[in-house]
Amino acid sequence: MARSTSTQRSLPPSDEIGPGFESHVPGVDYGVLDNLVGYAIRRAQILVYDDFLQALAPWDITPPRFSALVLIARNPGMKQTDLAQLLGIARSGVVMLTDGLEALGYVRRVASKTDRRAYMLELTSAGSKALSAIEAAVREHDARMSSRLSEAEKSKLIQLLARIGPAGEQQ
Amino acid sequence: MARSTSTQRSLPPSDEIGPGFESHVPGVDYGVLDNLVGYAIRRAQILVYDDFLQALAPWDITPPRFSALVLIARNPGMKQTDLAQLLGIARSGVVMLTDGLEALGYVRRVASKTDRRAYMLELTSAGSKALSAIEAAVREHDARMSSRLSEAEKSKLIQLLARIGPAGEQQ
DNA sequence: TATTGTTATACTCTATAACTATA
DNA sequence: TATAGTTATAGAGTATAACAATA
Repeated sequence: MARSTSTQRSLPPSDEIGPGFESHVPGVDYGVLDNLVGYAIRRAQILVYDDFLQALAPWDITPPRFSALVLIARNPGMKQTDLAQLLGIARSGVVMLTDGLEALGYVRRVASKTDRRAYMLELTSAGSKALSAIEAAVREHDARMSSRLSEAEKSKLIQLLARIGPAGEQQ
Repeated sequence: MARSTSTQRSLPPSDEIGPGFESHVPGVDYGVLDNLVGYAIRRAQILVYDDFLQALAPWDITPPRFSALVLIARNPGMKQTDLAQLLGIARSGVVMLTDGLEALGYVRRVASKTDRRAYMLELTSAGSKALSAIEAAVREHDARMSSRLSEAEKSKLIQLLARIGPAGEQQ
């Protein structure tokens, strides 16, 4: 392709890194990548993650933090170990995640009455209030990312993605 | 929900972390997460990434390494800067990526004849040979991850994912 | 004995910034 | 003056292992 001099694309506005990620640069041969579900997911994920971070920056919320907030809100009283399992991360990771959400004033550790080793997680009233705004921002972000899809296509996409996974699992 | 004692699910076989990530634990309320395209993508990505790593471990190949290999194979003569742009990472990242692939004997840096600052990337014959096996393994992995989808659904999914992205881009 | 939360540690990934040699 | 590759450094994110308190 010899893009060296000819196809030289407009370079990044900031130093080093450009608009993040162009999912499909014209004139480039992506070979098998274009036929892989995994690569399509990866591509989309990079774009979504980047936009999420920007959109939720005012609340200092990352995807894992958002997932944790929603899960705690909808399932109050979970132990940290429970959350670790739901998020698929180690318990030590939940400690730091919880520390962060506690520092933001969104989450509270409540001593369990049945197990003195454990803490039950719940939202503070500030966290509950913040989550409303945060959820709205996330919905807006999500709508923007799928704005080229109809509602039907969006549902279809979610449904198809839910069936992705190694051979004998879920469903 | 009070899963503390009652709903206590079978715990990880290894210490700390379980089978990775259960995308949807029954009895748990995922709230808005179930309606977000972004979360569906994130879920799928975690499962795919994990399986990819296991499947490609024999070749010591990660998703970024695989993408790089394919792009170099199909577009020989790219500069490292070109690859950085395609992958959406910093130039310094490509240096290490290339170092790794060079150490594996798969990629070669060839001095450009037109620009003495630049190197053109290309596969070695060993890299070319290895890529055949690697591609086969990746295809197998990808087929396993989407084994619950028909060919038509798989195509549809790839097509829908390609349309994900912030408002005014691609397509 | 096993589990909960915690800490300490390390490892990976990647960005930033500065440097050099070219252009 | 700008760009290619490189290096050094630092910051996330997350895993592992060990520990005290409790079960």
